[in-house]
Amino acid sequence: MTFLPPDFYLRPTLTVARELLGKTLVRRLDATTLSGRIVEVEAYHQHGDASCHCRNGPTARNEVMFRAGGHLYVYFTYGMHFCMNVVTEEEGIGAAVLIRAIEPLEGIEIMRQHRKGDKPDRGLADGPAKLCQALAIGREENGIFLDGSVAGILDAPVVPDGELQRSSRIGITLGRELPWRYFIASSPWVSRARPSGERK
DNA sequence: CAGTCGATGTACT
DNA sequence: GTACATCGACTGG
Repeated sequence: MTFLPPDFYLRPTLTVARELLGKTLVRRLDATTLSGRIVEVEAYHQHGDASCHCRNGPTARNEVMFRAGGHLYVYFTYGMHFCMNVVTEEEGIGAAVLIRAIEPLEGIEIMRQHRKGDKPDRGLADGPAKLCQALAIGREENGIFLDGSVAGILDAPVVPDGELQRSSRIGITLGRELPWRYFIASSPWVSRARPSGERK
């Protein structure tokens, strides 16, 4: 198995976000492997992005985002949820791509157990906190490098432009004018078609 | 279907 | 104190 090399992540954040669509996110847990196809992402950047955790410079929480591309930034929010991001660009730049939804591929029954309940497959990982729950990603995984030992991403052909859609990012107030959410238009596995309140 | 709202911990003002 | 890159349960149409 060949995981994406560091060079993949050491590029402009929007490029990495765009190219992460269609790739396979892999999570190794003991003897089992969980995986899914990335169908929805959002970019965040220290500069020019009022909603980025790094907008005011380094802090204890966002330190991982300033590391070199290829690390995993996991943060805790709303008192109960984790979200995972792929760090991008060179060390010293605070930028990352939030993984918002995957299409479950391997280990679906394990994901269902992690999600506690008898959820339909579509509800297993169609949201940033749901996907972390399904893949058992939490505090422990913050700061790991995506070399495949704990988690990693496998290459896959780039999704053609015609299958892509962009929108403003979900659940933020500042920076909602930036069209930094990318998703696969026809995929039934995305969290939603468009941000709520946004019209067709 | 869409919209509203409470849960619940923590980083930061 | 307040806001929060969310979710699930609930309401009304």
